[in-house]
Amino acid sequence: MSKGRTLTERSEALPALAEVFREHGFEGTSLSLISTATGLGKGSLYNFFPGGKEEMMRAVLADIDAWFDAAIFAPLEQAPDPAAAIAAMMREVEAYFRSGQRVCLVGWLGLGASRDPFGEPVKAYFARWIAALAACLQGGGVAESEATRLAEQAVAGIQGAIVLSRALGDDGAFVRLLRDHETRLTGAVTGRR
Amino acid sequence: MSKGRTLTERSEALPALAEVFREHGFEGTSLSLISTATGLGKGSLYNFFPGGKEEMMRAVLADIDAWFDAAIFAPLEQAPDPAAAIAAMMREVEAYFRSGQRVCLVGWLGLGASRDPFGEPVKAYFARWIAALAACLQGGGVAESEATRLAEQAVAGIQGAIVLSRALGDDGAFVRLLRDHETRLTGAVTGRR
DNA sequence: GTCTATAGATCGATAGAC
DNA sequence: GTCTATCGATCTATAGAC
Repeated sequence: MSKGRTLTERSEALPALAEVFREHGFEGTSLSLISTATGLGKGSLYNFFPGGKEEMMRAVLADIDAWFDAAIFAPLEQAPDPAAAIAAMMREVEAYFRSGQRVCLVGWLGLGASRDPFGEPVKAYFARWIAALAACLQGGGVAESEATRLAEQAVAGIQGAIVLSRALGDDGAFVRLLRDHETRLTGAVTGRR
Repeated sequence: MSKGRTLTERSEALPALAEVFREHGFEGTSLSLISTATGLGKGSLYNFFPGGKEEMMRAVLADIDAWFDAAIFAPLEQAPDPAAAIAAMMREVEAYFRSGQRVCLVGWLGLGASRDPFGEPVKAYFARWIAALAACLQGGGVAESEATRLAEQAVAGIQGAIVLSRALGDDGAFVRLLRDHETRLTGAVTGRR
């Protein structure tokens, strides 16, 4: 608004910032790592993020949430064709997590004691994902309680697929597991039961 | 052997050690946290673990692996009654992970760049779990390829259940998801398909 | 607005008294 | 074998030159 250039650059640093956090976690990411990854000196970093590392992570979380909102959540909620929306979600998820070799930063954050400052956005992310997927399933004729249950299984399954495929170093496992969940979900909406 | 007391105390420190690592992760766990949790000074810690933090984590991983071997993997592999063995596994898992509020340290380690020194034990843990569960399913008459696939889904599902229930702060979700996997697995061995 | 320099705290690890 | 004291490195964050 007033200057117009500062905000642009701050948001331009977010992808690199997110990637460092994904590789090293919150505790494992140092400001020197961030400085190298973003190409910004500490002075610039604290100019963009006066709250330091915690504000950087908060900005990254908001950025991730905005991306998922546009690419995953909203399309699910407004899906005219539930089965197609589910297939589209799985395609987006597979690409986003790079077949499981890219970590889910939000899920990771929830694991440690460092989640305390971020507990609310972490919880909101997963609650929203489950609600959006359940809404899509209901749109496909699935009863509410079963829709929520299926959505919970799929969202948890995706997180587990990331953990497992990373641990095994096997991105094939991620793709296989995603396909299984897609089959189970689309099977429910086409009323195959 | 020679002294007989040192080794005992080292292994006695492992549970507290494991718990700190589970709460803070590898990077987030400092030696002062370890000292507080174990009640041992740094001198004693480096006497037990000359390799420092990395050796401590390695010892914890070996301890975890030994526990799972005895309580989960071996019973699965030698199960006379596959369905009962699966039910028993789920009971052990639910108790061990405290209904999902206790993190899986092995899965966590696989996420970050800090996994590099521990990549091999992490991979072995999951490969062994999947193999043991698949062997149990095959003992129940499930074909090899399907058994491996089901085992992969269940092990990934457990990891995902931990991530999700921690993020939501909802241990009910963990128990629900575990039940779903139990039903799917026991359904396969009783030949209900 | 971006850099370098540096403060102050804490890190992992070691040394030496006992 | 366990403690305290302390090393040098690195951490987050700040200050001040430009």
